[in-house]
Amino acid sequence: MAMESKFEHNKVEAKIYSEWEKSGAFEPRGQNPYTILMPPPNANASLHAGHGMYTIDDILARFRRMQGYAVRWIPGRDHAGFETQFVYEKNLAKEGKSRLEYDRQTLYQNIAKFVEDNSGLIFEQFRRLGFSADWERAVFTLDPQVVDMVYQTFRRMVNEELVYRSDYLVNYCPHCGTSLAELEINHVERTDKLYYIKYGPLTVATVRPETMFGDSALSVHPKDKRYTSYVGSEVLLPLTTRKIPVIADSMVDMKFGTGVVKITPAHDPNDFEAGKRHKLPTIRVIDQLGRMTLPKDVMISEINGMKVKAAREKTVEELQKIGAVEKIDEHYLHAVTVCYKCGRDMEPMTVPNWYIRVEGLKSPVVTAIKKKKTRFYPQKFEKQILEWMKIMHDWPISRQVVWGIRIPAWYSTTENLDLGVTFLNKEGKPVSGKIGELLKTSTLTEIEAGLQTLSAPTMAKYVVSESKPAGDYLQETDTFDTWFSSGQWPLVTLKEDEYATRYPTDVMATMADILRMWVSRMMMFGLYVRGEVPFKNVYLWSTVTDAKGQKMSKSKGNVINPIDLVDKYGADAFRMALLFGNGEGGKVPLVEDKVRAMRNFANKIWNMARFYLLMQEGIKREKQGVSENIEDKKILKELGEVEKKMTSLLEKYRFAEAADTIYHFLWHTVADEYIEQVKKREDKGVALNGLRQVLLDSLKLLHPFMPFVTEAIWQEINPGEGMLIVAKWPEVR
RNA sequence: GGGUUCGUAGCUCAGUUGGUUAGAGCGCCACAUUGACAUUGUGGAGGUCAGAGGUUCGACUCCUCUCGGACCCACCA
Repeated sequence: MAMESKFEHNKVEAKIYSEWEKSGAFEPRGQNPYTILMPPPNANASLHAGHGMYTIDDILARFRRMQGYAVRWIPGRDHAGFETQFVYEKNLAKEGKSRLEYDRQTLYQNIAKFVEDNSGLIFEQFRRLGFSADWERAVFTLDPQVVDMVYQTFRRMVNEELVYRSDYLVNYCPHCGTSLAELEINHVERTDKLYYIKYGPLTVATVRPETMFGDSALSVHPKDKRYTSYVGSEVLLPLTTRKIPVIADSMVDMKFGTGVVKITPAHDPNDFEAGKRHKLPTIRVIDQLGRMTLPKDVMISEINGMKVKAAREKTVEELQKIGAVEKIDEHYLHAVTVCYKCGRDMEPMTVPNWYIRVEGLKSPVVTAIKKKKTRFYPQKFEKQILEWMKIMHDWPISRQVVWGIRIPAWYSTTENLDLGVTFLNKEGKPVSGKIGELLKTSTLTEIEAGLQTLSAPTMAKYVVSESKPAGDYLQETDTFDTWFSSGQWPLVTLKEDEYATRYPTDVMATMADILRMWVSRMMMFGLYVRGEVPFKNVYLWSTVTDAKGQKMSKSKGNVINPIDLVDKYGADAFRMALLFGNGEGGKVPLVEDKVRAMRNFANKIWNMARFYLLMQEGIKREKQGVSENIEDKKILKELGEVEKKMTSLLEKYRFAEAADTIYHFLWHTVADEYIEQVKKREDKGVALNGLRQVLLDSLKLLHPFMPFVTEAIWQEINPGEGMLIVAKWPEVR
């Protein structure tokens, strides 16, 4: 069958891919293991341009496979707790429903179904890109063995006293009744009133006077001479009978306002940190419904129970009565955080959370990196992760979301009467209160069946158990932070007998912006659980952007769907375009022109093969040994150099330069020079031999980058022979 | 404010131990082309490698400063 004059990717890609899968070409063969774990994409996600960079994994897998390694590239899916629940709730909202209508179990099952319905698509899309992973080995982060591992690790950490509970300041939306992650917060600029309030001799500027009842201190800058004499003294908190200390902290900006700051640890992120530093009490004055709950020392009792805004007005009014308002700046422009859903102000407040102590977990990571147990490419990332390990603080691992692995801690309802509980009663109506009170009107079984959320005081007693302990217990409703489970990815993806030979894995290639969130955690867990780093090499890439270097986002309308480009230009062109000319660690602009150029390249080599085959039809190839022709000698020498260079570049993770090398060799040396010279040769039989060797070897070198077109050409030249089974990476001496 | 990083052709970017005329893709100009390929070929225009200073026999490459971006973190009560 004669080759067509164009490489028609649409006609061959699907066929080639199914041949690969059927022939077991991705199965590990050979002795020496080589292992790559795929960073698990969100289970319900569909392919975006960034996933295209998994091409890096595929290049390594194919390269090492051709070199004779027993390659395993294990894929997976992440349940992506918060983000998935966020997407799910958006869908619910379209139907006019809210998560608050469901008990916890039902909600979980609904989300599970939602994820299942939307799952699977991304692996199909990965196949379109030619990825040669072990699909049947795919792991989902909610699979039983993952949950087991997470429980085991957690239990061990509890036993070793690495786990503690503490209040953590979260962004809470009283209207929506939930705490929100950074993802869900909008920052808006707004003009508000800035009140100057006299606390005895000192004046404080604030936009939130109503939170003053939760003040634990006033703070000034240590170098601020105006106030030095006040540091260490106490002032009376207006409208109360309480005295608070004046402290010095360098976080204070001397130039802002009066240079005196009120410290309200329960309702401000900065103050929360300052409160920790100075061991100040955390006094909550706003509850989760956004109403004031004042301590007894407050003299204006009407404010108790008021909503925040009303409380602010009332507070100012009362302050004015006693002459404590020095002035009001009506036009203070500042940034406020608002709920992405309802647009209302976020209320920072403290909620009990689970933490792990990281101090002891960090140092093995630092040591391992310094000893080069794990190497980073590009190297600058080593500096970044070491810097991060320095400043990393204790990690809050609990999230107030349903979709995730539920923390296996149980509270006795007879010993912890002050457990806060919200559940749907038999009529489906939400009921909130302390468990001690609720049990007077409802049974524990009813409460457990309708349970929505539970909030245990930080001092509550608990037991860790995978199943319900005997007696009256309720399980924690918080789930683990997604990174707590995905951080153990290298500990759950291999089979038990593989750990001896495949751990540490060879390479982890992922996006640079999760170096801290994910890579550092995997190293921590790997060293903690197995005493060894989880991977020997880390390769990091930056965000895939549009042609102008802008991040892709729906709001900008610059999102490129990779599959559209694959349809139009072929998977090979798409893959090659992501690598070609893009330096390591830099941004990866996805430019359609470049994809087209790479499609042209695929077509170019297709036609080089076509030229060879057409020439072969008329002439017999000489089955002779070494050619004496000077052009043959020259090209073979150059081929040898290219083979050496490609091998070395791929071993050093220099993909862009490798892509460039093979591109130029094929197009500008083989096609432009060697083939043109072959046309003029008298000894065509000999020339054909040289051309064949150059072509076949070049196909091998290009194959990791452009698997489909190289396979298609290979089969044209060697009918009935699968390239993946036959082709070996050229030996380099 | 802290940290990281970048500023090279019209655009997007390569240029890893400092060493002859600084490269690619796309775009542009001229010409060619009916026996691999117009998804082509040949040739060409286009850069004081952000600026200043320093180290060196020699700097796009190393150091310092200035100007101008990017990102991450912390963010003005």
